[in-house]
Amino acid sequence: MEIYHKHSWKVSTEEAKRIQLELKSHLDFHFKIDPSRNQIIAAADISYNRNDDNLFAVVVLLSYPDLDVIGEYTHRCKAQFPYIPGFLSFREIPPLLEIFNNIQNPPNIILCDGQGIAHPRGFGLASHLGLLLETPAIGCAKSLLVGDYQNLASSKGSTSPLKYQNRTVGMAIRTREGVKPVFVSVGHKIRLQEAVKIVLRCSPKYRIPAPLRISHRKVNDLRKIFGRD
DNA sequence: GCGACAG
DNA sequence: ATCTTGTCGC
Repeated sequence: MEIYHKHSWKVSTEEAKRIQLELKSHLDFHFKIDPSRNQIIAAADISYNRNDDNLFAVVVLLSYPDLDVIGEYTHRCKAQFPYIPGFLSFREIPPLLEIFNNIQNPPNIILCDGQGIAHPRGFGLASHLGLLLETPAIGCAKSLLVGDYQNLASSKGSTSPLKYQNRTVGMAIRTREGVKPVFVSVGHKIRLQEAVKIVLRCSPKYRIPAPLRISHRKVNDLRKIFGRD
């Protein structure tokens, strides 16, 4: 997977903000995923201990829509950027890029644990990763960064538009009866309607979509094994 | 100045 | 993000 929009990761928040605003103009929300054949969906996650700058990264590959695990890749490194709301990608993308750049079987879709364009500057983790890899990317967050939404029915599959500054930037989705919704927003090269459909299809049983759920378990296993040294 | 704040 | 204890429900 080639990188075109490459930039430094060792930046100040002001520089990071400028990078986000510049890269945002290159996002494409009209790409259509080929529905004629099965896809490979990737889920990426990061784990780390408190007071420890070791980052553990995992990317899991699954067939879609069957959701069979067909690959697993890991990477470990030192965090080069702190966690700052609105700048999560500068902390988490470097180790994920290390993995994606070495995957021989690149995915058609990337599921990210965080926001896409439902972000203060419209450029969250899923947008950043999707653009750098020129791959359709979906942001699926467990909580909100920006925006508001109306109450949704308690039944599985219920949705409510996520609004931010008079714009629909995502969708609150009930992926399981009676649980809190997840917040889906497009990252890059995908439409919201398609992103919603994919997330629901990836959530046959639990609140968290299977790919993200699996990657989260894998990355925690990795951290527990190599966490201290 | 105050409150909000992905992971 | 991670840690902890208890509780509710299939």
